[in-house]
Amino acid sequence: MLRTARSSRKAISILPRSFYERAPDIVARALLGKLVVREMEGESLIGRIVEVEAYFGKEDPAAHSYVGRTMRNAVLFGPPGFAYVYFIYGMYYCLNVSCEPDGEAGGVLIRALEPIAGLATMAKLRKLPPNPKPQMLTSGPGRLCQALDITRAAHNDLDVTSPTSLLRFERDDYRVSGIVVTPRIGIRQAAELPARFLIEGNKFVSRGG
DNA sequence: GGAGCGATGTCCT
DNA sequence: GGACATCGCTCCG
Repeated sequence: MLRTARSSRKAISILPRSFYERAPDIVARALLGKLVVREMEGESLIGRIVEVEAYFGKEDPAAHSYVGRTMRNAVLFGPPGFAYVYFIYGMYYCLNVSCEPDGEAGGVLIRALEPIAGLATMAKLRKLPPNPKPQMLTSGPGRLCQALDITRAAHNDLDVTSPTSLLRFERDDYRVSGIVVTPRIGIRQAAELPARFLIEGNKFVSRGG
């Protein structure tokens, strides 16, 4: 086997729970450029976060937590740094992470990733032909859950700060150059609030890059 | 490339 | 019973 010149490995570390123990819009901004790591059997599927939305607690009519604590949204009221996965429109899952201290509701919706590793597996999971345009893999909240095989049954309430978790959020030395703020997408309540954050000029945002 | 729309399950009222 | 933090397909330009 050829010995290749291997550059120094990028420093990767898990985001600590304190990272999430803040207001959702602060966490949302900070999550841009971070990595979502999904451990499959023998393979890591990795994507970089390029688009997110903040959902606030009981004051936000568009948030699932607006109605108060229920069975469905309990994770949002729990401690920070846990995955909140819900099923929408009869077909798709959406991935969020809980924010704010235990007892306070809040979360960030992951809307789009730039695929980094495991693209062939992602294409299979998305039921796309081989070598699709990479934008088709993870640009959109429903798409990225399909590409990473994220479901409510398997991943809701998982601790994304645990080194042994099947779903983790990590950081490397990537730097975000610029951030664009817009209203949130696909909601009717509080639709004017600027709470969607995306990396400026990135080709993998779900729309309006 | 953009608007319109149907497919589909789960939760809350 | 209705709303829903979507997607991918039509049609039309």
